[in-house]
Amino acid sequence: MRLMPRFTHPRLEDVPLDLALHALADPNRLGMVARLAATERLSCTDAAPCESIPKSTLSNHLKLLRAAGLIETTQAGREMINTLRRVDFDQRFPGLLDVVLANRVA
Amino acid sequence: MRLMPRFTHPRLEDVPLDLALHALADPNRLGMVARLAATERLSCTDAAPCESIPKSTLSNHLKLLRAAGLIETTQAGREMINTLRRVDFDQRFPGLLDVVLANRVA
DNA sequence: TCGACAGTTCAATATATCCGAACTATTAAA
DNA sequence: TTTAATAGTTCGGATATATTGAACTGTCGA
Repeated sequence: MRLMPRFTHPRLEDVPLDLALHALADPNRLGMVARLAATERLSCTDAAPCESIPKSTLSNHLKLLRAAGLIETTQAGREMINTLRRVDFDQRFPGLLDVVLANRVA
Repeated sequence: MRLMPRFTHPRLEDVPLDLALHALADPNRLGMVARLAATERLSCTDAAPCESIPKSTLSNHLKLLRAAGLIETTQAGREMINTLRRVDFDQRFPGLLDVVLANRVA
């Protein structure tokens, strides 16, 4: 009897642009996306934008990124491994992620 | 003695990416931006995304777009005329507006 | 000068976000 | 095998943000 989360990942065609932009419109989440873009696979805590962020807040951010089709989360032991859904996302919103990441920090 | 608004428009270098994305991450606001991108100059009511939107809500959306450096508002008689700050915005966030507009509807 | 019109501001309510505390699952140690 | 530690989720209350009706400012036309 499994009670722990089986993450749901939307089909990208069901993700509206607004939701995608909203997910990226937060420094913490965008920071996580940037890190994932550079690092392939990260546990939740490793994806965290800083040490001080509470676990529950981090979990919420990741849930939102999942809902926006930006990341995929799978369980591996007691860790949850997150990866960017780059191909899917780029196909749905061509150029968007590249432009946003390029405009970050810069 | 002027009591009515003298609109403040930020320098684009003071606009953080998050704020810009947040401004675009709303169907109503993005619709208005798209309309302004096609139409040059629009009064507030003409820029409205639909008939049914309340005036106060519309006013707030436009204030947010101003704060994000996306539009400039000037008074002309009793109307407020809005225009896209395309050059400024494109210089600050190269490619962003184009990509977002291209991904709208499409 | 009296309305009517275009839009803003205010204040109340609805909605979303944040975060501590309690919980679930998995692994490692005793 | 308990037991404890780790990795994360979920719940609920507090805080912040958005929405909107009502009252207001300022401009124009009759």
